[in-house]
Amino acid sequence: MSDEPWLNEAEQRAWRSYLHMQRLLAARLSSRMQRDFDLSAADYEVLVNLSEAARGRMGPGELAEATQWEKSRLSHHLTRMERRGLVGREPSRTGRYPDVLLTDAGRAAIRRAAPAHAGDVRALFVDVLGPRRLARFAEDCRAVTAALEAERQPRDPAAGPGG
Amino acid sequence: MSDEPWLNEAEQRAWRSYLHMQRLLAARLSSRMQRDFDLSAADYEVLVNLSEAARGRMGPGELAEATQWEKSRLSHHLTRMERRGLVGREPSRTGRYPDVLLTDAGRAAIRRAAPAHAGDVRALFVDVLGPRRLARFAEDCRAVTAALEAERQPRDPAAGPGG
DNA sequence: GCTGACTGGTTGATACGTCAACCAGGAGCT
DNA sequence: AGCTCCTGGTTGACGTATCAACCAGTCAGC
Repeated sequence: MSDEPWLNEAEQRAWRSYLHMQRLLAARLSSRMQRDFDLSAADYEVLVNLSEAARGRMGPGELAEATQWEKSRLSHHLTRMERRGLVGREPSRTGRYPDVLLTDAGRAAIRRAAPAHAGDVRALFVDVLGPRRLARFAEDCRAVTAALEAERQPRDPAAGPGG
Repeated sequence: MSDEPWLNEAEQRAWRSYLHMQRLLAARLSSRMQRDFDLSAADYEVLVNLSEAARGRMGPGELAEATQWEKSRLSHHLTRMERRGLVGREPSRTGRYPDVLLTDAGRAAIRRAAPAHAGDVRALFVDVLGPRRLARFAEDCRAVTAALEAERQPRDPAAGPGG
């Protein structure tokens, strides 16, 4: 059935259903956050990670790891957020590069935004599916993720973790 | 259970599984298309829609409807694609605004890219889930989409389409 | 036929993401 | 010590997305 690359009609429909949902959901969540709290999805992610870190600070490397962003993206974004007063940078004892840290304004922003965002995720996604379907859905997502990651790392599966 | 907006641990995990998959999948598909065919996901979408249209041309309005893009996004993007020779614009008999049409280069580009893209979607998504899970998954997506759309249009459901 | 609102499209400003080039500080070698 | 390479971060350029302002036809009401 998969000799040809093409998708049959059912497959096509499924794929488009996913795409459609994904777009609407992302658009809704981010536009709300922007409108109500003046934060982009990217801002939110940085703030969440910092607020979960010990003392609200972490090295750029950890942050890059946590967000899975490219280094240049992170650097640019932190510059912008710093300009807006949401984060700061200051020399760290332990590492060679200055730490990124949450400012008071940044902390206030995430505290304001987080409950609303969680509520949106709940209302638009979690509660729509309900626990059973949600679990199944997440399982499917992990399967796809695994395929993605397997393809990227066609290394020896007997070897240890890559890092 | 949803008195508080917060997500419990299972819900949180599910949501993050989805987010993770979504990001990886989008990144993989678009970076491939960019690398191998010099097309962005946005380019691809425009080209697909045009190539499916009668005579490879449609009015800006139809295209906006088909892609679900903001008018300004569409306008900007068409300007750039026109500059690259992928699409053209020319006055239409039926409509007030010039039609957008596929150029030969645009048609060639989509013909080159489409099989690879379909193959990727199959390999990374369709075949990973298989028909049963795929169908269920799509069903879940439609449920979420419905919730999204219901929330956006809390109008009288007996009334006609809003346009 | 004029006026004013509406619709649909364009434009400019700005934020964002990616790529490639660059730069600084270590680590390893000699 | 001096070289080189490597890693991790920054920068600039450019394509992209969004918002707000603007503009051109069209149509309703007079």
